Amino acid sequence: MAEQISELLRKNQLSVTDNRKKILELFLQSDSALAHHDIEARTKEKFDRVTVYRTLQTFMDRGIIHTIPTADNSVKYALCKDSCEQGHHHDDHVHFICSSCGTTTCLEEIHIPEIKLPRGYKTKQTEVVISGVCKLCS
Amino acid sequence: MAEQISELLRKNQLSVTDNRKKILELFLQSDSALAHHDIEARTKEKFDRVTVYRTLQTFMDRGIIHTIPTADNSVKYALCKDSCEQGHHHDDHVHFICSSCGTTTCLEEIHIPEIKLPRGYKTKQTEVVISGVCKLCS
DNA sequence: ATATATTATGCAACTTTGTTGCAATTTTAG
DNA sequence: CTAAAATTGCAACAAAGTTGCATAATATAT
Ligand SMILES: [Mn+2]
Ligand SMILES: [Mn+2]
Ligand SMILES: [Zn+2]
Ligand SMILES: [Zn+2]
Repeated sequence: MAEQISELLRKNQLSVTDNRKKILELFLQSDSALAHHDIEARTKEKFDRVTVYRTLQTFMDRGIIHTIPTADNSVKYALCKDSCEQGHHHDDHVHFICSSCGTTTCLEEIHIPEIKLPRGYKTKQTEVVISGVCKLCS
Repeated sequence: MAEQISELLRKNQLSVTDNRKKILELFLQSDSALAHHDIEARTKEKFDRVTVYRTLQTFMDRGIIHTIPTADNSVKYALCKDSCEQGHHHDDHVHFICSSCGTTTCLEEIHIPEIKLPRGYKTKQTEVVISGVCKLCS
């Protein structure tokens, strides 16, 4: 996996640093989305808080991760698919938040439907976030 | 309008206070959703920051307002329709965020489609947030 | 209308979250 | 290996959100 991670960083024209490798590793190991807080907690002995902020921002810019909006002021992050590139994300999948275990997951296989808006509105991106009870909790 | 506002508070078993009246007035006057920050800015000479937090929480609890999730850690609030009640919101409409003027609006007339999830997942609520260019900006 | 009980508010003190500039360190490229 | 470029940690802030408690406002019952 170490090589896979360095590869991904180089592919995105980023210096390969301990911090970036560690954060990418966290994302690759996790099957659910991570909040800034989660990442900070799992790396705080090694890396500064500010570095985590900057790394997440950098990964966003390069299209390595995407955000998942939530209704409680706690943005989550998850890995993008290969098709995402600088500034242009193509994560057209639904996100699910389990109200029982709290995890947020990308449902890659569930595509976002097209929604027709009133005259004059132009759609750039559509986000669908479904809350309920997940597979494991039900 | 003053009477309409007091009425709404009483209907929800809330004391009629200056603070609550003022915040409800802001929502009724605005045709777009408001962030906590917006409300604080428009009331800060009169009311304490903490009171605004508590009032928004109370209005949420009673089903007077609902939140609109965004991908940038800035939850917005908007008035609910009459059908919403304590703990049970029925705002099954799409939300729109204009990337030009920044406003967030409820598209009451656009209903949220049903999305079929994989086996085992149970849907409680579906949120759809579309970003793009609004009617006025295009 | 007045007194009493209930609820809401403001304030202070605090915690958490996010930002910026800059010097020191690490990484990359030659 | 060296020099240039980029990343990091630190300090110092700023902004956002929380909690306990005394005071003030509102509602309820005489
Ligand atoms: Mn996703
Ligand atoms: Mn709405
Ligand atoms: Zn779950
Ligand atoms: Zn607009």
